Amino acid sequence: MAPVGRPRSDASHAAILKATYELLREEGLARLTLDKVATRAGASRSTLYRWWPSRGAIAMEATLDMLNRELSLEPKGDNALAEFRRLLKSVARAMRGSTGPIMAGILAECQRDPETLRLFKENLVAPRRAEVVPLLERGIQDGSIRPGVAPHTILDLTFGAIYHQLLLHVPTDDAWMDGVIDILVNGIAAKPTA
Amino acid sequence: MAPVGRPRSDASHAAILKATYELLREEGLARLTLDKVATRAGASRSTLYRWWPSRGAIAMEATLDMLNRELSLEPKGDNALAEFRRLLKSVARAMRGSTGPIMAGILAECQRDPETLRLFKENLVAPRRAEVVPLLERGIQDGSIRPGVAPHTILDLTFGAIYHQLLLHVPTDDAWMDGVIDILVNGIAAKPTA
DNA sequence: TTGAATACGAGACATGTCGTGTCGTAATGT
DNA sequence: ACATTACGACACGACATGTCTCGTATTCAA
Repeated sequence: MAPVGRPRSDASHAAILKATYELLREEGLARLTLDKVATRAGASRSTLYRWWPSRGAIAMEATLDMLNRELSLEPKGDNALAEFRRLLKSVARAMRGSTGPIMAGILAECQRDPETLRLFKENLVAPRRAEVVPLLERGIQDGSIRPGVAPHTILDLTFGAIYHQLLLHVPTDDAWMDGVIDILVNGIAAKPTA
Repeated sequence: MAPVGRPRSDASHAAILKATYELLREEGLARLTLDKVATRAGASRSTLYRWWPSRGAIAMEATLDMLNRELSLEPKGDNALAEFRRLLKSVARAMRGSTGPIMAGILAECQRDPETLRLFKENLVAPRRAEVVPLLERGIQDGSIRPGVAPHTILDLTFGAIYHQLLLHVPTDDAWMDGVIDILVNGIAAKPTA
C-alpha cells in the first residue's frame, strides 16, 4: 500500500505542463517536440516518456485544464434552447483566440495517433456531451425543442460547423454563429405558407 | 517556346500517383513517406521533390481525381432542396469507404502545412462550393429554401457535420444522415402550434 | 552528327525527431 | 543502512526529411 521509493516530483510535472502549454500557444502542436518541452521545463526527455505515452497525451493534459476553465456551462433560468444558444456562442468565442489553433492541432494529432483520439473523446467530447445532452432533452420537455430530433445529432451539426471553420482556418464572428444558430433552430425549408 | 531538354516522364508521373494512392489506402497519409512512394513507383526521391513541394501536395493530387470521380453532381429535375439532399447523402456515402480516412488525413496534414491547406481549399473546397452555392440560391428562388439563409453557412453546417464524424472516427449510416438533413431542413425549434 | 538542355534513377549527406537505454545521483520508505 | 523509485544528462540506433552529386537517358537545335 505505502508507496515506496522517491515520489514523483510535482514541480517537474507542473513545469512540464506549463512548458507544453506555452509552446502550444507559441508554435502549435505540429511543431511541438518533446525535446523542446523537456529543455524549457528543465526536465529530461526520460521523465516525459516515463509519465506520458505520446506527444498527444502531453498536449491533451496541458490543454484540458485551460479548456475546462474557458468553457464553463452556467445554467441560467432561461428555457433550454436559449441556454444552448448561449453555450454555442461562448464556445465559438473561445475558439477565436489562441485556443482554436490548439484544438485544430489536437484534432490533427488524433488522425495519426489512435490513442490521442481515444483520450480526446474520453476526456473532452464525452464529458461535454454528458452535460449538454440532458440540457437538450430538457429542451424537448419544456417545449422549446421539437421532439423527434436526436440530441447527439444536434451536437454533431453544431460542433461540426465550429470544427469545420477551425480546420479550414476560416475566422468566425458573432454574425456567423448567429447564422448557424438560426439555421439550426428554424431550418432552411421555406415555411409552408407564411 | 519550344521546350528544350528531356521531357517529363509521363510514366513516372503516373506511377508515382498510383503508388501514392495505393499507399494512402493501405496506411493512410500519416504513415506515408516519400521514400515508400518512390520505392513502390520505381522512381527516385529526387524526382518527387522536383515536381511536388511537399508530401501533402502529392497526396492531394493523388486524391483529387478519385474524389472528383466519386462525387459527381448530376442535376435532376427535382427542386433544388431535394437535389441538395441527394448530394449530401452521396457525399456521406462516399466518405464511408476508404475515402473517409484519406480525407481525414488530408485535413490533418493541412494543420501542419499551410501550403497543403491552400491547395485543399483551392482545388477541393472552392470548386465544390462554386457548384453547390448556385444550387442553393436556386432553391431560394424556386421556393424550396426560405430566404435569409446564407448558402455558405448551410455548407459550413452540413460539411462540418460530416467532417466531424470523419475526424472523430464515428461511422455514419443513412439514418444518421437523414437525421442531419431533417434538422437542417426543419430546424429543432418546436412548431409554434402544431 | 554533335552539343546544349533537361529529366531520370541511384545514392550520399547533414539534420532533426523518436523511442529506448544507461548512468550517477536524489529522495522516500523500512 | 538499504531497497526502491524518480530524476537529469546523455548516448544510441532507427527513420524521415530536404538537398546535393553523379552517371545516364532523351529531347531539340545547329
